[in-house]
Amino acid sequence: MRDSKRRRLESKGWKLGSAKEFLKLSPEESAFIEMKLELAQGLRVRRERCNLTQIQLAKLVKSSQSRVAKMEAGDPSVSIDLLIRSLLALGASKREVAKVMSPSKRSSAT
Amino acid sequence: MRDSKRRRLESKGWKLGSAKEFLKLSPEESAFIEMKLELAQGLRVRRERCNLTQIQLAKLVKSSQSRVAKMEAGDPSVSIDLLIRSLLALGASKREVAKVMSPSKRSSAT
DNA sequence: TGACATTATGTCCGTTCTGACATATCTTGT
DNA sequence: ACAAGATATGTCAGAACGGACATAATGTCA
Repeated sequence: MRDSKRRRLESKGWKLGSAKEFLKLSPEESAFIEMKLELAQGLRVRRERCNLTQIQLAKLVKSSQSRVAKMEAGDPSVSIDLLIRSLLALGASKREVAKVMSPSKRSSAT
Repeated sequence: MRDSKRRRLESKGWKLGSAKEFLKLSPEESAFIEMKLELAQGLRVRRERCNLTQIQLAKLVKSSQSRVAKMEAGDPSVSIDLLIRSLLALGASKREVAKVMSPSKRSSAT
């Protein structure tokens, strides 16, 4: 269900892989958006792995639950800066952040 | 106003990886700043490698020469978003951007 | 079902970022 | 030294972003 929900979200406000043929995005634009969505997803994974609620994470990064929700949804109103800051606040290293941004096809558990 | 003075200090005697000692930054904060500075430096390297002037790059990314200068200087007024966009506009791939953000220890040679 | 926790969505308003411009400071070639 | 090109610095209006709040979905459990 997570997936079906995400599809809805993606098709709604933003575009990613599947939708990128419809809207003519330049390679840079789609790369940028893909990075953002991967960071968003990585943030959610990491938060859940830490057993934190969005509210707890919001407190941790001095933000609000609604913004955390938007971060994880890859909302256009959130910047990569904020996503990176949040990942770092969750304890990710530079290298881990980099890996999240540009995942190798078969990266797996730690 | 602001910490432009502080940035002045940092960038003057800048050696990668030494911002943290000047001011008391949390690990996340310094990681974030290091990433930014590495992206900044990577942008300059890539631009010069392409034999472009700041003006030409500015046109390419639809910005201005002064902003490009600030990007490459790691000015606090530039976001990581903009740095990443610019690198992508220069033809960098997601993986290359990630690599620039989190370089493996390798002396910069020829 | 109802009560409760968690997450999603929408909006507002202050803050930060950005492009543009002006201007200053190098660089380089003559 | 001068000129011309390139880069740096400062400023500002407008755009984008961020936190906070309200509220609506969604999920969970007894």
